[in-house]
This record gives sequence, structure tokens and C-alpha cells, in this order.
Amino acid sequence: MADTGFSAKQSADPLLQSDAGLRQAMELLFFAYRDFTGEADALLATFGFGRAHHRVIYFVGGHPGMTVSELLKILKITKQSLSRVLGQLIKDGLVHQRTDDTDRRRRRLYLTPKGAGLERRLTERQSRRIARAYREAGAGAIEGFRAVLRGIINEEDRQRVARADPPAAE
Amino acid sequence: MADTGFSAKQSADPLLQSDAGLRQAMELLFFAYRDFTGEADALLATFGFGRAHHRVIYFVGGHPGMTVSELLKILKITKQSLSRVLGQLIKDGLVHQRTDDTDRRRRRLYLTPKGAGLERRLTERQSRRIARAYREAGAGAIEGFRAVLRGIINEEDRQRVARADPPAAE
DNA sequence: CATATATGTCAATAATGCTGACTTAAAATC
DNA sequence: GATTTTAAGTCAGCATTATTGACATATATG
Repeated sequence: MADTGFSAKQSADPLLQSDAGLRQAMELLFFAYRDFTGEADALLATFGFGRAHHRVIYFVGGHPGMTVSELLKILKITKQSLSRVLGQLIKDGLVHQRTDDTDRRRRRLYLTPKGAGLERRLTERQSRRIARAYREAGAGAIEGFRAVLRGIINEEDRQRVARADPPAAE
Repeated sequence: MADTGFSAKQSADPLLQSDAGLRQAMELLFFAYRDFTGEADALLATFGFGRAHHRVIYFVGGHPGMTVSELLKILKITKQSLSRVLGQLIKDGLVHQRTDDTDRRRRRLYLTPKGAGLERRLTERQSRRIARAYREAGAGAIEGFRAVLRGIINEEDRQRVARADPPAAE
């Protein structure tokens, strides 16, 4: 059926995934991300924003006081691309900049109350989706989900999100 | 630290995730997808293609003979958006169309040898990333990863990818 | 003082998506 | 057999998000 161009030897060792197993993983990732991100679009559109704005709101909301260059590293886009989006968010009063006290070249980013309000509404929807998936999959599945995603992330960024212990224990 | 605007009550039940736990899940998904898709971009660029071309090559490769409308449903984009990308792939000889025998309105899509070659090279890279993550996470983690992603996907599309049994057993 | 860093800006371009309005061909239905 | 529906394709215009390249400004560091 699925002619992947790969040979399709199977194995009893579940860690030696078949091509079909790996392809399934890739499709799961595609569909999950498609539906996860699609969730917030309608709400964003009422503000005249797109997904790029969402990403900025989301990361600034989760890491208040982060600098522009930190945000650039996370998003892996160019300064010029970020500039347009960030500029709109500042102009519309969702994000606020404050010069760092010790290094006055740095601009630290914060959500305004208005920005925090939108962030909460966006994150609520997506949280519900994740929480439901966690509930349905069961407690044992959660750590597996985290461990595999962590392994997919480039090593340089793993520490950014992937402390192994569930944050519920903090 | 992460001021999400949520209340942050913790619980002993791992299924009742804290906001921080859900936020971590969302960030894992963001970074994993970012790095998973970023993988293939350089190779695609040598053909003058982007991610939209990749998605078409990928799904046609995995489901040879699929129709245009099936592809539209999977990608959730408009006919006009697909048309441009698909047209380029056909013109450049990576995808081939054949009229269905019984319903001659339908055009079934197939990769040409050239298309299959590119698909293999693209999928190989991403497969390696997934396989490595699976290996590092351990056998138990794989089913958890699958179960949670399956739960994130809209119900209408779950059956499309998410047969519960690991395909290695087929 | 010279250099490096953090940020911002101007201009041009490309990839990917959208809506709306049609067209063509073939199948399905009345 | 005529009408309607379905599958696919096309043309035009537009928005968003990204790119590269070239500079500008302010500040920190050597």
C-alpha cells in the first residue's frame, strides 16, 4: 500500500521501528501540529493577527522579560521578520518593551494586561486540547510523549523546555 | 517564573496537569515540530521547493493513487493553493497524474521515480531523527507518544493515522 | 578609541496561504 | 435526456510570513 521506497523488514524489537512505524510517527506529528495550531487561528484573526503574532505572545507570556535576541533564537526567524510582527504587537498595545537596567542595549519584553488577556484566551484553548489528550492517554503515556518529543528537538534547545521531571512535582 | 495568567494549583494526580505541565507540552510540540520540519528545508531548496511541496511529495509517496480531493482534505488548504504547488511538481516531473479507470473525473496521483527519489531522501532524514528519539526514549515511551498525539488530533482524522496497534505487528 | 553587540529600519523578493468567480468534464439523479 | 452535482482546474487579486542585503544607532567591552 504505502510504497515508501524503503525496504520494509520487520523486527520483534519495538525499538527497531519499521518504516511504517516511523512514517506513522511523522504523520501523527503532522496532524497533531496542524490541529493544535489551527485551534487559535479564528480568535487571532479577530485582532488582525496571524500565527507569527501568536508565537511572540506565547513565548513572551511564558518568559516575561525575555530579550529580543532570545526570542529570535527560539523562533529561528530573522530580525527583520520578527520586527514587523513585534512592532504591530507593540503598536496595538499587547507587548511592552523596557530597557534593561544594567545593559541598556537590551530591550526586555513583557505582555501588557491586554496582551496577557489574549494570551490566556489562546492558551486556554490549546491547554484544553492537551489536557484532554493527556487524560485520554493515561498517566503512563505522558512521560513517553515528553521523552520522544524531547529526543526530536535539537540538542541545543532541549534544556530550554525539557527538564525530565514533570513540573507538577516542583 | 512563567506568568501564564492561570491559577497554578498543583495536584498529586499526574492526569490533572498543572498549567506549567501543559505549557511544557505546548513548547515541546513547538520545538519538536520546528526542528523536525527544519531538517528537510536545505535539500528542498536545491530543487526550488518549499515545505508545501514537501507535504505533497510526502503524502502522495505514502498513499500512492490518492486523489486531489483526498489530498486537499489532509492538507486543509484550498484547491487554489494546492494547484500552484502540485502544478510545479507535475511540470518538474516529480508527480504524475492518471485518470481513474471507473470515475474519469478523478485524477490519481503518483510519484515518478524522480519524485520517489526526493521523497526517500527527505523521509530518510526525518526517519533518522524519529528513530533516534524512539531509541533514546525507550520502548515504553513510544506508545505513550503515539497515544497523546492521537488525542491531540481532531477526531475526524484520527483513524487516518492512528490505528492503535504498533504497525510493527502487522 | 576601536570593535563588538543589541536593536531597529529600508528595500526588494519569495513562498504559502486566502477569497471570489468561472470553466470543463464526467457522474449521478430526476 | 435534461438537470444537477462532483472533481478538477484556472485567473485575478490580495495578505501573511518569511527571506537577503545594506545600513543606522546606541551601548558595552577591549
